[in-house]
Amino acid sequence: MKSKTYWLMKSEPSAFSIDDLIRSPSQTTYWDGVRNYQARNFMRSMTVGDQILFYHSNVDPPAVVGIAEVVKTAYPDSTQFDKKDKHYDPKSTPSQPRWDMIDMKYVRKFQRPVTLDELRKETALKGMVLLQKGSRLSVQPVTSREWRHILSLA
DNA sequence: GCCAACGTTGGC
DNA sequence: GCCAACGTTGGC
Repeated sequence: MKSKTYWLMKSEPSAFSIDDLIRSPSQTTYWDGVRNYQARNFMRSMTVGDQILFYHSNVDPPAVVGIAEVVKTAYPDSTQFDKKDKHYDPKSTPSQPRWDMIDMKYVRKFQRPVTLDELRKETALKGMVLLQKGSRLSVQPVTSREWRHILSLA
């Protein structure tokens, strides 16, 4: 049995917010559109039950807003085959898919968002991937220590 | 809207 | 294998 693993996933709320997740059927959604190999590889290493910090990017203020959990491990992202989709990838074929998605289910929304600004002030979080200069990875690992610290802030 | 940082592509 | 050009991300 493996121990719990923690992640952080970014979403622009104008595209998909935590409230959209709450309103989704069974409060569950598939997470498509990841087109970065490192992010994809992290998704592939997710297992059912892994916990995810839901982060709102490209808004004022950027913030961690709640928690979701993995309910289905990586499987091919169908949008890569769809010519009309924004995330269509002509180099991808159903027999050789390049991109995966996972399913996640809503767990809870924080009573208040924990802003990027607040996170930066925490010495204990200095090592967080999110806080590294130029970091724009949309799927990233979070240590259990970082996880606990962020929950205590929330 | 700007632009720095980053990842990917493709010519060579 | 190098690297310039390009497209994207995401804070500000």
